[in-house]
Amino acid sequence: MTLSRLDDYFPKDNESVKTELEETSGKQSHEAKKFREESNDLGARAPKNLPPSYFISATYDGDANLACIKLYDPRSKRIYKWYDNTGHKPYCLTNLTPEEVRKIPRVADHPGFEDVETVEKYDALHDRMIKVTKIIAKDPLSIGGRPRGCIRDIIPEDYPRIFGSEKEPKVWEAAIKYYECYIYDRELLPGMLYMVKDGDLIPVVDEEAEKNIKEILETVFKDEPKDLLSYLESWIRLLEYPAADMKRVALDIEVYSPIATRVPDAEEAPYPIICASLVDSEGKKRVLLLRREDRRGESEEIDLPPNVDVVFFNDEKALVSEIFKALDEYPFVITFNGDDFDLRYLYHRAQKIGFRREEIPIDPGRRVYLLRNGIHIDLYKFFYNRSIQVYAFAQKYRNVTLDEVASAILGKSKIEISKPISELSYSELARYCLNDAEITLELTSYNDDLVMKLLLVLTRISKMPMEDVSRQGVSRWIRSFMQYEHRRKNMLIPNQEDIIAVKGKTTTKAIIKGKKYKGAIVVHPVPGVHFNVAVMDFQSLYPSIIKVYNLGYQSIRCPHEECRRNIVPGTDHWICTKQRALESALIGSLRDLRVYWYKPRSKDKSLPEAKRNWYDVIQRALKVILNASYGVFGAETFDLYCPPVAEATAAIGREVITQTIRKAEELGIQVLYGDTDSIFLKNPSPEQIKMLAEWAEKTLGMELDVDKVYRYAVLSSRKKNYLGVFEDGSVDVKGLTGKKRHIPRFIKRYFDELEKRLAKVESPAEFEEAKEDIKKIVQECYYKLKRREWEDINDLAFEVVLGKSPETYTKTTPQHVKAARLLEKRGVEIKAGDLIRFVKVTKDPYVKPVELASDEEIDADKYIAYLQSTFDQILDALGLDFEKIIGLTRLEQFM
DNA sequence: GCGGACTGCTTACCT
DNA sequence: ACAGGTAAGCAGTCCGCG
Repeated sequence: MTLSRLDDYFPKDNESVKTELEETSGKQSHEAKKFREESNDLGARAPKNLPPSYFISATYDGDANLACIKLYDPRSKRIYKWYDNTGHKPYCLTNLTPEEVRKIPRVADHPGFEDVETVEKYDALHDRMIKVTKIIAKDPLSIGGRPRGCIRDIIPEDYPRIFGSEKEPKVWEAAIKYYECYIYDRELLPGMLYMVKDGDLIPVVDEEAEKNIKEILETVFKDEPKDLLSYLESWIRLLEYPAADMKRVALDIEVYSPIATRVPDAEEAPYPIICASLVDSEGKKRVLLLRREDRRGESEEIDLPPNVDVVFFNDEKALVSEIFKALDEYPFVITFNGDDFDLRYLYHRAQKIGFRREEIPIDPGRRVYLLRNGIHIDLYKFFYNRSIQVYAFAQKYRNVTLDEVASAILGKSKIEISKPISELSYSELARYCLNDAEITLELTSYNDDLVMKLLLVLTRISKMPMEDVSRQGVSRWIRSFMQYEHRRKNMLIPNQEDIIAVKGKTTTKAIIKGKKYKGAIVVHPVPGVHFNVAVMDFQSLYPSIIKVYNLGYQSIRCPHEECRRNIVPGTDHWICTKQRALESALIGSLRDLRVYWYKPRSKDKSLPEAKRNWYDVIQRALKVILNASYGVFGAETFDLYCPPVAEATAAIGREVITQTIRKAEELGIQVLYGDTDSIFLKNPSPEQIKMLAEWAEKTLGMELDVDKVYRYAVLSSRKKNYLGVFEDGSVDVKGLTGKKRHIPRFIKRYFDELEKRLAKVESPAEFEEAKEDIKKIVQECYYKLKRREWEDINDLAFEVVLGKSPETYTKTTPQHVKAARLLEKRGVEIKAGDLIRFVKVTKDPYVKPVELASDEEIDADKYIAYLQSTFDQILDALGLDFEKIIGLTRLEQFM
């Protein structure tokens, strides 16, 4: 279901629009057909007129030497390629004069050199307009991208030799990919609707949506700072325009392998593709099987439901051709790890068995394998993205494997097979392969196409092609929309070293060794059981600070003398009072949009479900971006890296929380705990809460809301370690060892018991009884361990992820690495990211992979010690003592 | 040569 | 390739100890 279909866009009663559209689509199919017949490139070039279609992707087409836009027409459900017809050229900028550029022979005589011209740009680092020289090239690779002899490298190499050290030669904006440059310069909006009219690409305006946007701005955002309104408007437009219904097919291939445990190398592609499954979003399912010598005489009756189309091929080439047909026809192709395996293997295998390159619809890259016509989304890359994992899917899965992601999100898993792929019967192979394609597709279709919509929304916000959005991290998304904004405002995009040279680094001292600056405050908790605890927090504290305090690389330590008094407390940085920084405007407006519009709308029960769902997608996408928006300034890998901005943000955050705590105490509220942007209040009255919130709004300009209310909270003496029971009896556990995923299931089960028991406590009076039950729980666990009464040794396994490959641990050898090495000795291949499951044993290296251990070897006392430290976190807050509880048990044993 | 105090490494988690 | 802060366990080192 989509939020709004194109038919809603061009209502049936609007005759003029309808006629025009029918005309164009009629023309379109004819022209498209002609194009296909004439071209050896099977993809369709956009006809002279194309009805409203979604801008999904942009590339540079090396053959045509043009920027190429991929448009998805939701009516014909096809991708059309539109090639630039504006004469846009690749370029970079330099501080050399045009004359100087021309005097560098390797530039002036460069085969890709076209021209130089002088342009004016706003230099935000110095708050002035500057003249720079634009070096225009015939093709993007001449600017940069080749290993040697690019214009951007030649200038710093040759300038000193020719002109001496008169000035330091600089090159700007030379590392921006050409298609990004094209998007920015033409102010195109990826993910939005465009049509082709008389060969030109023009945006589609939706009157209905436009009216809506005006209204939202005038009502919800009437009190916004005036200079943010234009930003808000652009964001709202991107987010309120309807979503596409994206027709897609999931592809999975299986490959023959003579060695059971080895997956064949995808570049060598030495063995045949023996099975492929194609499952599309319209219910069509196909399994393609290769008839093989090694299975001669076997039944070809395939045990699959009747709606699955099973086809046998005598010839691998015919099978691959069939896959290629699908890759060519479907607008979106979904794989799980297709960049590294499926498409990579297909591409190389096809060449090996005699396909000509132009017959292969795959566009090979070093790390990515894209499609010549369609859009390849590799879900592995998307789900691997940390931000997506944490903020969009709440850390539901840990290892990024199809099996684990699908079980966590869909509750479905891969079919377990007991033999190697090559030994499966046709029927088993078909079922296995089909299942993979089915769950791969379902990962994009569950929850009303959440993943596809998330991709579309992120495409729009980031201003990036969808393929890039799905493969790159959040810092690239942020970089992209910031670069876009620079170009839109005719601002020079500074190099990282320019920013550092002007703004410097950090001045505060981090608490953690090796960190660059001081971070947030964590308040010492008041240990114990506290009834009626309200947790208040600042909504998106850091983005709020960036907005309210006008933070950005241009505003921190700005060049104006008169701003120097505007000091950030706890630092010697000052902030500009004259001009809004780009980052402040972009992040601030996104923040307000989420807080005032999308988050409330996503919870508004009066809205139809489909609409609410769409708002929830947007709200989640904004959350992902906002959560990273402060961190990027402190990340050296970010192009607009500006440590003072990150440092100032954290410093203001400390000031905000400190003042808030002081105010709460002034109001007579006891503050039990606080971390970064939150404070835990003991039994506050509604009036106290109201006063505190109003104070925050008035004096800090930031919203402080009640985030959650606990019936009671159990605070240990440790920071980032507590347990809260909500009014409805659900339990919120933070940081406690009993909840950590690496601990043995055996101990975790007892911890869960304790949690369940605590959930039942309604009043202080009921605590005494609960304590007795808790003692029993601890006793039972102790007793079972002492008597070695576990059912399954697997329940005793610690499960720890290997952060890097085993041989790279040189400084120390942690236990999980010891276990990993024992596995390696047995010939098991171990790599970074693998989950190592080990138990503690009594004999030398004191650990063993659980697969290799037996019950008798277990060191029960180590487990008891671990049990104690796990439960101590809660027991001390309850006034209980592990030793005493166990002492009782020891006595009981004698009775 | 042994053991306790200490530091550093590593992982998992919180905001 | 977003940040810093905290907890915990273990590995390794240093130093005192007749």
